[in-house]
Amino acid sequence: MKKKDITITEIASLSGVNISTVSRAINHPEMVAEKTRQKVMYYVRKYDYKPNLFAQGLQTKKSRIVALVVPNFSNLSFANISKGVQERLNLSDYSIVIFNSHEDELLERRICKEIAKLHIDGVIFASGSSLIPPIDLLPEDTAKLFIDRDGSDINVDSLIFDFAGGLDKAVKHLKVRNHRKIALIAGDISSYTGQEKVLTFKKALQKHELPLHPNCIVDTLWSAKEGWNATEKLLSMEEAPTAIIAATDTLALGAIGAAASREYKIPEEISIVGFNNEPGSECFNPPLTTMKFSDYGIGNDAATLILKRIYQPDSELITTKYSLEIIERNTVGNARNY
Amino acid sequence: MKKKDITITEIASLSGVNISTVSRAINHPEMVAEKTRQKVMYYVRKYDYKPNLFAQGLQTKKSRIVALVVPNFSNLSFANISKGVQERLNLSDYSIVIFNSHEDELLERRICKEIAKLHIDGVIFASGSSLIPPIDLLPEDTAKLFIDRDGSDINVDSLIFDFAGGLDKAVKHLKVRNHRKIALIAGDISSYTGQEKVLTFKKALQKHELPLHPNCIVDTLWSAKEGWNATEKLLSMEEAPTAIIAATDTLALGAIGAAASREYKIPEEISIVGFNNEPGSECFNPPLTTMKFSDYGIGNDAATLILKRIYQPDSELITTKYSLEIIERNTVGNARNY
DNA sequence: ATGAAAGCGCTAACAG
DNA sequence: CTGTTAGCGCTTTCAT
Repeated sequence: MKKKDITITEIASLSGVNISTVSRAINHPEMVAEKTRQKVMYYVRKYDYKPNLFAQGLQTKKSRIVALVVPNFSNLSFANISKGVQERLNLSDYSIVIFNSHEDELLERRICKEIAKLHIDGVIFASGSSLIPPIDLLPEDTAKLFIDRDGSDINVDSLIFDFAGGLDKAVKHLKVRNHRKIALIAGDISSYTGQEKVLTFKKALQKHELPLHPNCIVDTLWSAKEGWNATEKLLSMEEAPTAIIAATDTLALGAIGAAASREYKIPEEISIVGFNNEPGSECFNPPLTTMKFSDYGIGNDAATLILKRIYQPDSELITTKYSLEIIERNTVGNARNY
Repeated sequence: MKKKDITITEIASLSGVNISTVSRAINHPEMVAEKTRQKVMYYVRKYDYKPNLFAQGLQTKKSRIVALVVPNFSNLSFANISKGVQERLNLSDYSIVIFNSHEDELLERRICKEIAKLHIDGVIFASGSSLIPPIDLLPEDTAKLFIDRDGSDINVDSLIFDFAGGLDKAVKHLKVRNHRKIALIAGDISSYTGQEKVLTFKKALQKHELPLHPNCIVDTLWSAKEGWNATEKLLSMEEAPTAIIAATDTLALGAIGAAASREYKIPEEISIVGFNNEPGSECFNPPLTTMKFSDYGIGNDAATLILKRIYQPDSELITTKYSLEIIERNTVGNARNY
C-alpha cells in the first residue's frame, strides 16, 4: 500500500474543476452548484480523499483534536468518561487523544506543552491530582474544560460532582445504621478542592449530629495501596471507626483488603462505602456499596461542551453539577450498639 | 497570552540571517558555522521558539508522535506500560498519545484511520482485544509494534510474554500444593492468540500429569464481572475445581468476589492465581498471588524499539519474550487431600 | 557556510 | 458560481 494519499489537486483535475472549488465543495457545499458538487464528491468518495491535516492545520490553525488529560488509570471511572467523550466527539468528526499525567506535576506541564505544540483544539482535564492544571501553558484560544474541579473562578467550564450531596447521603445511610464514628479516606486534600472535601465532610457530620473524631480524616493519594495504609492507620486507633467512607472505589478496594487482613468481618464489624462506582467494584469481596454518578453521561456532556466552546469561544461560562446516588451492595451493615 | 508563536522567519530577521540558516542551525547544526549557530540559538532560546508542527509535518511527513492503543483501562498493567513508553519517548522529544479502543472492533478501525490522518509516526498496539489490529488501515511507513501478541508472521515487531512459561510455573505451584483440578479463566480465546493460550494450558497440565477436566477452560472477555461469571459457572459444577488461574488480575478480582460470595474460603477452599500483577492486586481481599512481568520495563523497551523502527524502517525484525515470575501472596493454599 | 527559491496541501480572499 | 492567487511556516535543493 505505498500509494500515497490523494490530494485536493488531483481531485480537482479529475473533476475538471479548480482546487478551490473542490475545497468549497467539501467545506462550504452551499457555495457550489449542486451539479459540480456531485461531480467532485464522486471522486472524493471514489478515491477516499482525506484532507491532509498538516496542510489544513497550517492554514486554519485547527487540528480537530481534543485531548483528555487524566491523572491515572486507577480511577476507573475515567474509562467510562473517555468512552463518553470518544463517542460524542466522533459524531462531530473530532478525534480524542488521551494523556496520562501519572499524577506528576512535571509531566502534566510537559503534557500541556505538547498539547500546545500539537495545536489541539480543546482540552478536558479530569481531576484527581492535587493541582490546578497548568492551563497558562496552553494558548488562550484552546478550549478548556474541567471535570471534577471547579474552574469558574478562572473562567473555565466545569462539570463537577455534588460531592457534598453524596457525602451527605453516605453519612445519612451510615447513621441510620447506627454508625457514630465515621472516618474519611479523603484522597488528596492538599489542594483547594481537597480542603473543600474536608470541610464538606465536617459539615455533613455536623448536620447529622455526629462527632468528628480526631485523625478520622486521612490524607492519601489515589492508589489502592494508599487506601490500605489509611485503613491500617484507622483500625489501629484505640477506638476504631465503625465505618469508612473512601473518596474512590479504588481507595475502598484497599480499605477492604486491609480490614479483612486484620480479620475484620465486612460489613459486620466495619462498614465501607466508596465513591464513583468504578468498573469492578461490583465484584469486590464483598461487593462495594458506593456512590454512583453517570460517568458515561459526563463524558458525553464534556465532549458536547468542549465542542461548543471550540465553536463559540465567547459563549457563557458553564458549571454543571452532577448528583450522586447510592448503590447499595454488601459493605455496609449495622454498627453494634454500645 | 495572545502573543502568537514566534516563527522561524522572525528568528531569522532577529539574528540577521536567512531562514534556511535558522532551520539548519536547529536541525543540522554541523552545517552551520559555530558562531552563526550560537547567535541563532540565542534567539531561539530567548523567544522559546518551537517549530510549527503543521508546517514541519507538511514538509517532512513526520509528526514526532507515537500512539499507544489499548483495549481498555481495566487491565491496569497498561498504566505502567504507558508510563514506561512515555518516559522513554520524552527523552527523544517524541509525544505519546493514548487511544482506548474499548475492545470494540469498529472503534479500533476508526482509531487506526485517525492515526493515519494524524500522520503519527509509530503505533504500539497493546493486546487484549481478540483481533489482529487492522494495521492495513495504517500507512506502510508507519512504524508498528505489538505488545503481547506475536506479529512476526506479518512483519511486525513484538514484545510478548512467556505465557506458557508463566502458566507452567503457576500450574506447578498449584500442583505442589496438591491441586489436581485446575481451571482457567482464559480471557478471550476466540482469537489465534487465545487459542494458543488454551493449547498452552493443556500442555502445562499434561506436562505436570494433571487431567484436563471438561468445562474447565472458560472463555470470557476482560472485565472483573466476566471473571465473576466464569467463577460462578466453575463453582456450580458437580465437582468444582480446587484452583483457578485467571488470565489477568482483573479477572481474578471477579473470581475472588464470586468465590467469596458463595462462601468459599480463600485460599483454604479455593485457590486463585492471577496474571500481570496489576496495581491494586496487592490489596485484594485477600491479596492476590499473581504472575508478574516488568510492565514499566516493557513500556520502556517498546518505546525504544518503535523509535528504532521509525529511524531505521528496514532494520531486522525483533521479537522479544518476557518471562513471568510468581508473586506469592494469599490466594493460594493447599488443596484438601482426597 | 549561507542565501534564494521552490513547494509541501490546503484555505480564503479577490476577481470575474 | 468558479478560477486565480497569495500565503500558512517550514525544509530542502540549488546556487553562490
